[in-house]
Amino acid sequence: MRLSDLSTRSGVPTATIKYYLREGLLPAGDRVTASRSEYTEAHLRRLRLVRALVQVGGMSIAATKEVIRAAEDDTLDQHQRFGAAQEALFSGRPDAEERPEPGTAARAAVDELLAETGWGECVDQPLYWNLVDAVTALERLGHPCDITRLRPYAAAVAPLTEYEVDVLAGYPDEEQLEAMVALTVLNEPILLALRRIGHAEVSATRFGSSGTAGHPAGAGAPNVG
Amino acid sequence: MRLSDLSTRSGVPTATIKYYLREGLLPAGDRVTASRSEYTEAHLRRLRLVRALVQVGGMSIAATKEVIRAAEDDTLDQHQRFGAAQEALFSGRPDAEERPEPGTAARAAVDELLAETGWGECVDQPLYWNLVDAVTALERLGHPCDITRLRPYAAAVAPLTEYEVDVLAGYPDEEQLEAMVALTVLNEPILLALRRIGHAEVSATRFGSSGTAGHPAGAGAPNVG
DNA sequence: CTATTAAGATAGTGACACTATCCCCTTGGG
DNA sequence: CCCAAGGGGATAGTGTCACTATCTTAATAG
Repeated sequence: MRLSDLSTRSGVPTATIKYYLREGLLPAGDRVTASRSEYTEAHLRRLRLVRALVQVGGMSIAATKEVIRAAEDDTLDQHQRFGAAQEALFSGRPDAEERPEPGTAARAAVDELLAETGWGECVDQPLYWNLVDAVTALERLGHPCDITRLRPYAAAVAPLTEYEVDVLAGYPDEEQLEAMVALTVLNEPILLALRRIGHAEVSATRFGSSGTAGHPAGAGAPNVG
Repeated sequence: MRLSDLSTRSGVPTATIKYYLREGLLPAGDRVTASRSEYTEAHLRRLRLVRALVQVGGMSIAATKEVIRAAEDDTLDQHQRFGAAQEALFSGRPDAEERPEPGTAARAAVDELLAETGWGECVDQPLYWNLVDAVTALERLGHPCDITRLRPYAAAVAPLTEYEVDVLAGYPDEEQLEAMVALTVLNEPILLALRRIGHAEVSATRFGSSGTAGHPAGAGAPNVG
């Protein structure tokens, strides 16, 4: 398969594929002659993964590259690659400068929640700080987030993560890493979209639904009926 | 309060505040003299909201502006503003060109899920297409998403949305709009962070947790102890 | 031996979120 | 009055990001 074939079959412009090759998101093809390279189905598969992560998952090129590199690192064994890829999935997130002290209301609430859920191991990881940042932002806006406000989120997510790990365990070993990356990233928009759809629908049915209705109904689902 | 005070109390550089003023994210202050304007606590509050939406929530300036404009539109009543703001919250999402036909596996699965959950009203809205896009991407990568794969996500989210609408209903009327915006956007990172923490913790406890452990354990929670 | 296309390298593009600069006006003192 | 300091507003510039267009060289096609 030539580069142009990769482009045709994936729908990605050749210039973009060249860019991905340059950035190391896609391994080089077999250079048959000085002016022709041969690509395989594996390249196509990788290209589709990269595209999905970037376009649907909203990941940055840099973060995607980290994930790819971790997944391909031959000096690591399977679990190490797995962990490295998982770590790399968050590297695209912003890193705030302020790290609230352990005494803060935000940190107290988060720590309490994690302890209660049995997820205390993540303290000091980027994800933990994501959580603290979001809770801190809410508090600054006058929406205090104590544990009772937070608990429903953990309660919603806990069974889901069990399920997702089950799904992942159902893949053959050699597919697990790629599946983990794809499922971690691409299920995010599904979760978020369902949540917002839920908001619209729940508030519509809650506060009258016909015509000029209750609170967030009318325009919450416009152009529908 | 002068612009520089706004800057000091919010931590946002004056140049950035000026930018937000220009973009209409922040209403102009009372021009006391030709070279001095007076800002209020309301400006500070708005500024903090904008900052949180942009920095923590990852919203674009354009989308944020849409939300602000909707929330301030005096030609609309409260419910209309509510709906308009809710709509504007999604305007930042990408719009794909391909719209899969109703027969597609992705659309079939999504439609079935929404029908089952009782959320059939959202078809053809941006959110619906977000959902379809994500499911389509997963299928293209060889991860078919039939309704049994999707159902746990709806199941996780449905009670959460009920709870969140309850929380919102607890606010006084005049605060509901701003609260809805803040909670919709800023709870997203909380949900996502908890999900990923859950992945790490669940897989760690599932596949051995000490030292060089099972699948995603060891490096999934590194530098911990 | 030319013409067409391919691959690779280099530089440019447009969007985005700021940010630095310039200018004027006020404020305050002699 | 003048001059200097500093805030406020308008304008243009900066850095980043994800591409994208162009140019160069090379090899098949007739």
